Amino acid sequence: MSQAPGKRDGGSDKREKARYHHGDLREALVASSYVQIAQNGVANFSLADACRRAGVSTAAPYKHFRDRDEILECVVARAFDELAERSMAAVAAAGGAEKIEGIIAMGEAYVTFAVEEEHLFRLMFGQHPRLKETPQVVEDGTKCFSGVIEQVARYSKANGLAGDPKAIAVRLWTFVHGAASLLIDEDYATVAPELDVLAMIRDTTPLMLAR
Amino acid sequence: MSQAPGKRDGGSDKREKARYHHGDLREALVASSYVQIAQNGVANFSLADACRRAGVSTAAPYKHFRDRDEILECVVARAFDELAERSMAAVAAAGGAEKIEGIIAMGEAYVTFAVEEEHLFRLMFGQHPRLKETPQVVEDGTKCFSGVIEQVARYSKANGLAGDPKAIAVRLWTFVHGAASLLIDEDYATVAPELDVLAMIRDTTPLMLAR
DNA sequence: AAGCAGAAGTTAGTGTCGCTAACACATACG
DNA sequence: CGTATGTGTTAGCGACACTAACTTCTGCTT
Repeated sequence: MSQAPGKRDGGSDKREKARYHHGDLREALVASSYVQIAQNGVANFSLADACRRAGVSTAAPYKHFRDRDEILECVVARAFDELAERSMAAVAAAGGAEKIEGIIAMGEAYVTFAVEEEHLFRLMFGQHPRLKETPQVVEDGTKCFSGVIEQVARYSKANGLAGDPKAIAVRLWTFVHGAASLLIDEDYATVAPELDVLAMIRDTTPLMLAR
Repeated sequence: MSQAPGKRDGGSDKREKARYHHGDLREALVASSYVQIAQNGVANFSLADACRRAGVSTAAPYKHFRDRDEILECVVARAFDELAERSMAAVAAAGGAEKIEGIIAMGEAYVTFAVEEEHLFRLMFGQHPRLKETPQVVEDGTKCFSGVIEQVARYSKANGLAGDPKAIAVRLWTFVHGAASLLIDEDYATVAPELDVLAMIRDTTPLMLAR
C-alpha cells in the first residue's frame, strides 16, 4: 500500500560502493517523503528524518530544494497524479462515462482514495494552504479535476441532459469531496455512525445528474 | 473580525501593578491563541509567541495545559460554538427551518463562516486530526452538527418530505461542507473560476430536499 | 588527457521551538 | 501566623529548518 509513484529509476547503480554523490537525491527524497507522509502524515514528517533514511547530511536537500515546502509540493503533485489515475481507471473499469455506473464509480474511487491515502488527501486539501501556489501543483491538480469534469460532460452529452455539464460536474465533485472529507475526519462517526458513505454516493449521484 | 468568543472576563483587575501571578492565564492564552490562529493560521502559531504576548515565561502554560495541542483543542471547541451559533442565527433570521429559505440560509452561513474564518475552519477540519479525540471537542462538534440535522428534520416534517430526515440532512451537510472546503482551498479558482458558490448552494439545496 | 568550473556533497553553527526539572513566590486556609 | 498548594520563574535539553563555508567529485572544454 501507498507505494510512491513517479520516476521508476532502476539505473544509477554505481556498484554500491560508498560514494560521495548520491546519484539522484532529489528523486530519492521525494519518493521517500511520499511514502513516509502517506503512512504517518505530514505532522510526523521531518526533513531531517528523510535525510537520515537517504544516508545524507541534513544540509544536502538544499542543493535540490528551496526549502521543506518544496518537497511537500512535489509530494502533493504526485498524489494528484495518483488520484487522477485511480479515478479515470475506475470510470473505465465500470464501462465508461456514458453509463451512470461509470460516474458513480468515479465518485467511489475518489472517496476510496481519501480513505486509503488519508494523509496524502489531507495534505492535498486544506492542511497546508501555501502548497497549491506552485505551478506544478496547480497543473496536476487542474488536470485531476478537469478529468472529472470531462467525464461528467461526456455522460451529460451521451444522455442528453439539460443543464450545463460543467455546473453539474462541479456539483458532483463538491458532494463527493465533502463526503470524503467528513468521512476521514470522523465527523460522520460522531453524528451519523450508521451512515454508509458509498451507498449515499450511489443514491445521491442520480439526484445531481437529473434535471 | 474574528474576536474570540468565550468567557468574557472583565474582572481580575488587580489594579495593573506588575504582579507575579497572571490572574487567569488559561483563559488569556486560549483567547489570544484563538485570535492569533484565526488571523494567521495554526502553521504560524507558536506557543512561545502566545507566552510573550501574555507577558509570561514559556514554561507557564504547562501549569494549565498538558501540551500545545490542548490549547488548540480549546480553540477548536470555541470555533465550533461560533459556527453553531452563526448557523442557527442564520436560520432564525431567514424565518425558521420550516421554509426552504431557512435551510438555504443555514448552508450559506456555513460557507460564509469558512470564508471569513478560513484558518479556524481549517483547524476544525482535517488539518490536525488528533484534536477531535477530546471529549470537549467531540461534544461541541456534535452539538454543532446535530443542530444542522435538527433544522433539516424540522423542514422535512413541516413539508411532509418522504425520505429519512437525517439522511437528507447528512446529504445537505456533505454538500455544503464540500463547497466550503473547495472554496477556501481555491480548488474552484483554478478549474471553475466563474463559479458562484452561494448560488450553487441555493440551486442545489432543493434538489437534495426533494424526493 | 588535463584541468578547471561548478554541481553536489560535507561539517559546523544559528535561532526557534516544545517541553521538563528544579526552584521561588504569593495566596488562601488551618 | 505559618505553611501547603498553586502558579509563576530560570535554565537547559533535544529536535528541527535552514545557512555559511569548505570539500569532493564529475563532466565539459581545450
